[in-house]
Amino acid sequence: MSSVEARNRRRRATVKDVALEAGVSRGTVSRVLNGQPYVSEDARTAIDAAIAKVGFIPNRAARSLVLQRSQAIGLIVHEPHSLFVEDPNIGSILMGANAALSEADYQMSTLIADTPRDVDRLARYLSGGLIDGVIIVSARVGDPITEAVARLDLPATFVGRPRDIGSAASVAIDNRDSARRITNRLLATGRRRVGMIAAALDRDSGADRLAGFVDAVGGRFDAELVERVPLYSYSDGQRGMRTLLARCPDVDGIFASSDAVAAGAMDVLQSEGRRIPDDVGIVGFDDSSWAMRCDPPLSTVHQPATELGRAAAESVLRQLRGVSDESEGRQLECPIVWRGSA
Amino acid sequence: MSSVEARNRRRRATVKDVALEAGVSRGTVSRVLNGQPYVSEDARTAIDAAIAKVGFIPNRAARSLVLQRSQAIGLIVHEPHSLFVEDPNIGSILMGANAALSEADYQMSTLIADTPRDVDRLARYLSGGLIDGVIIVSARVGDPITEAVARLDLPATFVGRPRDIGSAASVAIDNRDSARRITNRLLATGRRRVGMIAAALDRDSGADRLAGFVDAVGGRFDAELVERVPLYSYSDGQRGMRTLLARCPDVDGIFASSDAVAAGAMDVLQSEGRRIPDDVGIVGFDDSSWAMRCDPPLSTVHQPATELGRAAAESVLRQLRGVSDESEGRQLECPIVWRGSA
DNA sequence: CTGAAAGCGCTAACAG
DNA sequence: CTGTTAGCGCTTTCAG
Repeated sequence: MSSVEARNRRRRATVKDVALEAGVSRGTVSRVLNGQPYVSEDARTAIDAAIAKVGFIPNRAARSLVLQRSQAIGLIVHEPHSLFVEDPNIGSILMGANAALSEADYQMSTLIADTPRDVDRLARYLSGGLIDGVIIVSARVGDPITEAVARLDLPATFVGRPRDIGSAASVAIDNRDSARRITNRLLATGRRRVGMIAAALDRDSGADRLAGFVDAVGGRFDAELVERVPLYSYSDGQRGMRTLLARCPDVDGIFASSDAVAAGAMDVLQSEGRRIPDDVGIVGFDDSSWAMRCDPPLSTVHQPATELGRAAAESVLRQLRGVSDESEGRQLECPIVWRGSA
Repeated sequence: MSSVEARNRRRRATVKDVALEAGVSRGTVSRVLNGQPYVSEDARTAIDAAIAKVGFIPNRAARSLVLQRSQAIGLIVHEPHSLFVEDPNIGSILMGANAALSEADYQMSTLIADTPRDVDRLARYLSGGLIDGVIIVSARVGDPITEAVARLDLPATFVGRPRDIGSAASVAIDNRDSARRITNRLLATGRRRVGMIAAALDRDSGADRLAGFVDAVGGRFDAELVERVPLYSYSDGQRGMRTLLARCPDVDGIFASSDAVAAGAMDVLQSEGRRIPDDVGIVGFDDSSWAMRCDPPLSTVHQPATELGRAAAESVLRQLRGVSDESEGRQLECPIVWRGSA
């Protein structure tokens, strides 16, 4: 039966049906629908009853068409499979953005760009008037999505700040400064041979974290002590640590590009018999669920992921209201969380 | 400048503009837009040129309105904050569904229902004609979203199968059978006192996993050996294990409701000096990233999350095409992955 | 092969 | 306070 019903779904009631039923005009129905003043009590009650009786539900496509807005904001996540599933921050960014949009009565629609085909379809979708603005998470430099959004000149705010977004609004963290601060903190514990496992150098975040590390070690910099790995992942952390340890057995401090990397590194260090933090101090980046699961718990940089999402949402909303958006290039604070690993 | 531009965005070109520019009628423009036959070569080239010249982008709201479909599918995740961020399966379900929908040229729009307010807005949004069908992840019994979808009679497929969805389509795993199988495997290693840390009993998945465990132990069932905890989380795994260990120090096998729970339990067991798998064998459920991070790696039930997403997407698509949906109540296989923890 | 015209469902002036 | 009237941008008969 379900399939038959699905075929010929009964025609939905429209404002016209409601008007007929209530014995008023469509205009009046529209007025009560939009909570406008100047509607008699009688008309209002008649219409409310009619709405309930015919089971009227407004059609948003029609509404968007005439109003030229949809009361929906897209949140675009441009990530290949794996990262989306693994990145602990994305979920928090989503929740933060959703909370802010929800308060403003906007529907958030998360759109995933996984394959090139997705990117194309997405570009078409965005142009459709079904979405009033977008939040873009993890765009890369030269991203086709960025271009599409610019072309459509759709109100947009980036989470993170790729170099090529011009004067577009963004909210981000200062990866370089945060990396510098936590490295300094690690150095302050008296370590002499501090290395780094530097992941994701093809992204701004990865490159900036390395730059911050270099800033901090300053004159003591030794290229031997930096091991580069492709991803912010546990297994790359293991791999990187093994290589680094083989090359520099005297290393006594590690700054890992992310908590997952740190966790991998820590497991390798411990299985090689190094005590943490006694023999080697280690710090990470993200303050994700990995951090608390480490033993000892990881000292790390806290990323305010929920706040990033919320701030990005507020920024798009501001653009929608036509307020000049002060948050262009806004940066959020990243407190250092000092635990037992260094 | 960006804010000024954002205010008076230039009016977008419409079919009318294209028609004028190409010197044809709107009807003809529409025909080439939809790749219909019976358009002269001349008209076609003129129109293509005009489209490029005026920068025409079709308005999907208008299109949806007349076509009564939007070529978009909603994927609804109904979870309070924390779980969305933590549940490793959700990300994979998303990717699987997105892949299938993308192939069929549908846009997937992920909608989060976090607060009651979200649920309301969502119900309105769904009714709007902006979405042709929905995939619903992690609905609970008595879920208002379920009711809204039923009322709208929107093509829908559930991932998981709450008791109250009637004859609606769903794709799920057999939690009970899988739990039974892995418990049996654990029992087959010769354990005499096998307990369970049973999480999330308010959900079908949690209750079914416990039922499967009970099936497997059969006559040897001892209520003392079952510890109930609220969430599928690492910390509840720790808490549950501590309590269980205090009550039954002779326990020599553990079935944990999820990998995260197992990880927590394992850490407690080891810090209490129990060797795994020598003293205690432990198995989990999910085959998530937790499993490989355990030491020794966790034996567990593999959840085919990506396939669940894909199958759900295909099911909605089938309903949209009006094909009777054979997948109503479909179940996917969960292979057991045996590693070193038992 | 193509133009004209009607209409999807809704809102927003504009007269009453 | 309310009805009438025009569209929003697109597709789709129906005549040519």
